Amino acid sequence: MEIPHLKDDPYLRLIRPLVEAYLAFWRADSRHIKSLRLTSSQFDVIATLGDTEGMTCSELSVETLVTKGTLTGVLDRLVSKGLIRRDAIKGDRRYTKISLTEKGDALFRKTFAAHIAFLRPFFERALSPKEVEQARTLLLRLRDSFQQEA
Amino acid sequence: MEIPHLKDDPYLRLIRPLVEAYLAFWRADSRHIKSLRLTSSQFDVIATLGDTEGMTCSELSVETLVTKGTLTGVLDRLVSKGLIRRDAIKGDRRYTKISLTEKGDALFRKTFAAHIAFLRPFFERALSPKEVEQARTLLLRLRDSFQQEA
DNA sequence: GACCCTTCATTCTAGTTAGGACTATCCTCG
DNA sequence: CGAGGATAGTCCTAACTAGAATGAAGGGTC
Repeated sequence: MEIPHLKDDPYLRLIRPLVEAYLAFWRADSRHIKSLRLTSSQFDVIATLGDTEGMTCSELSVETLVTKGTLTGVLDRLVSKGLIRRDAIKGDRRYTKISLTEKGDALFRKTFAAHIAFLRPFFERALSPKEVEQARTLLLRLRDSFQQEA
Repeated sequence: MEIPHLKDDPYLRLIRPLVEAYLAFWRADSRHIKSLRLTSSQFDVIATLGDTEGMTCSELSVETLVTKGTLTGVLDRLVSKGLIRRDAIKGDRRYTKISLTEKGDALFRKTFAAHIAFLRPFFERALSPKEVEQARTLLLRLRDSFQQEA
C-alpha cells in the first residue's frame, strides 16, 4: 500500500487522506470488533448472515469482503466457535448452505446494534448530514473511476 | 472489515462508499505494483527509501504503512532480492540503517514516476480539482475524528 | 449417453497483518 | 558506578490475503 509523498500534485494529494481516513476508520472498527473476540472477517460474515435464511459460500464472498479462498478458513473457525453451521443442500451437492446457529444469532442480536452505535458518533462529530452526502458522492465517483478499465 | 447494510442511516451510509472507494483504489494500485514483481508493502518501502540517505526500521515503520513487527519480514525479502541493504550504525549498536542498493535505486527511478503516472488519470477523470479539495477536507476531518479517543 | 463448459467449495503457496514477547543496547538519575 | 527505564530490531502466533489449482458436481448439446 504505497503512498507517494507528493504534497503538491493537485490530484495525488488526495491519496493520503483517502488511505488515512479509511485506515483510521478500519482501526476503530476492528478494535471494537476485537472486544467481541472476533476478527473483522468473522464479524463481517456474522453480520451478513444475520436476518437471512443462510447463504452459499459464493454468495457470502460477494456480500462480504472475504474472497472465496479465504472464506473456507474463516468459516472453519466460526464453526469451531459454534456460531455458524454448514448444511448440504438437496438437489445440488456442490452447494453448502451457511447459516447462523442459535448461538450465532444470539451474538448477532447482541452485538450488531451495539457496533453500529459505536461507529455513528465518529461520523456525527466529523461531518454534517450535508457533508456526508457530498463525501458520498465524491467517493462513489472515485470508486467507479477505479473500477473502470484503466 | 464489516459493512452494515444500512442504506438509510444518514451517517452510516458513508461507510460503504468509503470502504469501496478505498478498496477500488487499492486494487488498481496493487495490480500495477504486482507487474513489478513486488508486493504493495515492498513497493511502499522502496518508494519511501527513494531519494533518502537511508532510514532506521522505526523511521520506516512510521513513514510507511508497515508495522515494525511486519517490517522485518518485508525487509528480509527485499534484501534477498538485492534491492536494499542493512548496515550497522556506529555509535549505537541498536540501530540498523536501511538503504537502497544500486539495483534498488535503479528500480525506484524506473518505476516510481511510472506508477504515479498510472494513478493520476483515475483521479483526473473522477473529480475536478475543486472536488479533490472538497474530498480532501472531508476525509481529513473523518480521519481526525476516528483518531481521537472514542 | 458422451463431451464440453461452468460452477462450487476447498486446498495450496507466498506474503502480510497486528500485537505481544524478547534480547540487546543505551540513557538517566541517584 | 549501578539500577531502572526506554528504545531498537527481531521473533512468534493466529489469522487473513490474493490468486491459482484442484476435484467434484451439474447443465447443455449433439
